Amino acid sequence: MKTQQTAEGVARPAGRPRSEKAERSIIEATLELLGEGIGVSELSIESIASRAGVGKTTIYRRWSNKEDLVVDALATLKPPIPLPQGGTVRDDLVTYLRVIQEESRHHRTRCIMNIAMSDSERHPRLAERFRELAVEPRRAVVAAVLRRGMETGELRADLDVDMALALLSGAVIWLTKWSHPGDSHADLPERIVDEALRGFRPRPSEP
Amino acid sequence: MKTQQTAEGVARPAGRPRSEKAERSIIEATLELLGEGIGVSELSIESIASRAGVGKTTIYRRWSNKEDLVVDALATLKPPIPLPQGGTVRDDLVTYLRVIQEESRHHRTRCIMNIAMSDSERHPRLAERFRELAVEPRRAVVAAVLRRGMETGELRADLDVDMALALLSGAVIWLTKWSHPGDSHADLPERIVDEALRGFRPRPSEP
DNA sequence: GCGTTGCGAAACTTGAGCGTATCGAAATCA
DNA sequence: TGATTTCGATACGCTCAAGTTTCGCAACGC
Repeated sequence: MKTQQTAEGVARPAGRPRSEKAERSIIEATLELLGEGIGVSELSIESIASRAGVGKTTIYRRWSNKEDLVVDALATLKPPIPLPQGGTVRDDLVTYLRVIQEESRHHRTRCIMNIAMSDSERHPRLAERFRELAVEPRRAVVAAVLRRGMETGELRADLDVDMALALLSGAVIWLTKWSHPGDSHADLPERIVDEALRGFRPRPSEP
Repeated sequence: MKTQQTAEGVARPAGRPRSEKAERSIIEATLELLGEGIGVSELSIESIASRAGVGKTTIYRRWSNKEDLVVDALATLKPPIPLPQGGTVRDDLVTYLRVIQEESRHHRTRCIMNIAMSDSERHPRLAERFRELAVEPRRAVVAAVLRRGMETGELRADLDVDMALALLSGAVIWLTKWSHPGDSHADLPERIVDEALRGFRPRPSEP
């Protein structure tokens, strides 16, 4: 493969350049299909090509296997909406759980759960990638809110941040996954946060 | 198909009776494969037959499709170990979370998460069956413990049981799924329960 | 214009799994 | 013993998707 020299001095292959548009629509189609509940193992190159309006050749030219493609697709997932750090810890937590809850309804981010939960054992690379991109950033934001609360005295100074995170995040996932279809979830974030902040034991002042 | 009359008067088909052993090993093979992380859609009758040491005919003679077979396989999952209702609520909860945590390491019960989480949208029948068999019984046990605590005064009388359940169960799932591989989880149940019971806010007596 | 490379479409081979059929052997009852 | 049914094994035709190749056209630099 001969290369050509651009004005900027960047080496560049001869011939027709690869279409960025095709590349984007391949990624997009992959995320769409995953978002519709298709698992990684059932995801077929043909379906991606057809959905993207692209030849299979165009895909194989860029990615040698399906997993590489999915990794790149996951890499385009956007970081979470930053939290408005204005109010009380309680309000910030509610706001954030609400964002997570809302995201879990959205097609695009629904692939989170599908891939993360079911394919984590067969595709450890994907799971790890996903952790980095989707789980950790959110963890970090909530952890920051909790630590702020510990400093201001709104939360216990000896709070176990890891456990607190697990309680909050786990509850949202659990409820959105397992509650009965008809149930309303409008006030879930408030209820979760309030129970978590308050604790299960009675206070001395409420015998 | 002619039938024969047994001594008990129960109608019974002529010819060689179906082998219960074959039936058991088919179910067993199905659960094994699911427990290894194979999704329902990738689960093939051929692989089940091969694993069970059985002809495909023997499977098709009993189940007309894959989903029916999986439903029957799920039906053999054992109900949860009953909780030793002896100690304090705190201890009972720790014991129970420990059981769940231990189960989630076990091959057999690991298919719980895989099927439940990933196939719930494409196979609603399975998801519902699974809810009945695996989720609800456990929910019920923990709910009973919580309610006992509310009566004895060990827990708040106005505790939101649904949220409490979600916080506890969600945390266990979350942690076993998403914590780093190397982490030790030996004391997770205690930490989860203690944080949940105590709550995140400082008590009046601990400013 | 020419060489090179990418493009989408289609044809192709290969392999997996489906559901059915057939086989000889085994189990059961009359 | 004979009738009946199941057993495991194997073969068959079918569909679907994988991954490769070919084709004619398009886009780029020279």
